[in-house]
Amino acid sequence: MDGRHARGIHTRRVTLARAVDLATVSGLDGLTLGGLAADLRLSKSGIFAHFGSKEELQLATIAFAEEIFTEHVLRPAFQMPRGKPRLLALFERWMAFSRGRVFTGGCFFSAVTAEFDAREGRVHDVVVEWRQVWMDLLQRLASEAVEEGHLPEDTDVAQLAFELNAFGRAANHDGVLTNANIHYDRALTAIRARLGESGGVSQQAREPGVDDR
Amino acid sequence: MDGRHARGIHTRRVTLARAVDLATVSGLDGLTLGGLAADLRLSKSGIFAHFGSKEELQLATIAFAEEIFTEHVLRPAFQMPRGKPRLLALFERWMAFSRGRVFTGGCFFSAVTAEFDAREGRVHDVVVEWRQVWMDLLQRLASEAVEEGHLPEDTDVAQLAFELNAFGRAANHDGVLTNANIHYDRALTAIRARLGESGGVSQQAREPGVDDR
DNA sequence: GGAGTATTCGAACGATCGGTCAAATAGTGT
DNA sequence: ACACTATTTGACCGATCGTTCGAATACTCC
Repeated sequence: MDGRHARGIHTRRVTLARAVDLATVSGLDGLTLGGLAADLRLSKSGIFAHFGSKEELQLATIAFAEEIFTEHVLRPAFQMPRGKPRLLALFERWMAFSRGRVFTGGCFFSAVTAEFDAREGRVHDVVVEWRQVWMDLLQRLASEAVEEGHLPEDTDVAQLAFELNAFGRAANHDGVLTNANIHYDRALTAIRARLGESGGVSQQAREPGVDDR
Repeated sequence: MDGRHARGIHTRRVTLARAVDLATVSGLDGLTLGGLAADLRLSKSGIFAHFGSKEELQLATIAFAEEIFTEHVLRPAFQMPRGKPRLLALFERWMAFSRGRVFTGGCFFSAVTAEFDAREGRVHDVVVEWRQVWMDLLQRLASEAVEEGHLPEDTDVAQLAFELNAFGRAANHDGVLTNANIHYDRALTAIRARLGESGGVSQQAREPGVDDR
């Protein structure tokens, strides 16, 4: 009744899934209608018809990546108790997400924010918006950890969010660049230390993926 | 006598200078012979003749960026005394380099390592090499700081280098993405804290550039 | 100043880019 | 089964990509 057939919806999802993965390797700008079409054994115009322009394809790809990120990282983390456990779980899930190569090129947003940081246009604007939502989330979880008494009262949550995010992104980039997993361990070590955890390596969330090095 | 004329050398340098700057905005892959030529009011084939292929242009651009980075960041930092002062100065210079927009899109290497982390080929390999040299340098300066007694004997210098580098790269990306300077301050705050500096904001190295926010 | 070479240019190549459009096909609702 | 529409296709557009090449220009050295 809404003018959409099941076939079209499926094709769109398959296309976006491939687009997200390709974008983590070649960049969101490196996406090409022709390449995507050849990869999926569809016609270029068939794919084009779903989005109407390359920019719309890029924006739809970002939205699709958000869904997957939410499913793999945010939703599981929010099943942990409010406060430090939830904050820590968020980063453990994030690192597992990148390490497990859910996307070939690691974390989609780490790649795309770096790609579009200095550009202009709608894609850049959406990326800036997403970053703000992400940083607000980190800051909120940090604040909740303070409220729960898991972190000192005088914690600068904005500063803390910056530092934790820095560790996560560095691990993602270095992990993909060198194809080694030690960077993820370094990030989690730094994150736990910054959150005042003294213990050793805890039970880590893991995605199946490349071997450790 | 070596078969090179002054005119050609100058053109090559001017071309590479523009290429480095463009690459920090549109990426090293976003560089185009035609765009570069139009920008410099030269012919496309004239520019091409200097490099022989786009890949060689990309590699030459990386080498040129190294020179500039060395001049603006490494050389000044090495004028500071061995140990913590030199290590700290390296990051202060790096942040001033990005903040001052010596290149329109901030730090060249932060952008390029993110762009090529998941790709293959000679450019990727050179980027990986560069990253290793950079991380080795950070680790060496940290080790010297330990030797000088400026850092605890049991410091994990590899872990320290990872964390400091993470702060710097995050500041660069966030600074360019949001066009705000607070991220550079956050990075320097984090770096000084991690190095055990308790004091307030010291005399910072600054490049002329965008206003603070 | 003239020989010789380094540099630059302009025209052109095939390939691919994002995008358009009319026609063919597949799916839905009655 | 039929009408209607969503989907997909293939041929094609102008622009631009990296690259080639022969000719014109600018420089250096004797």
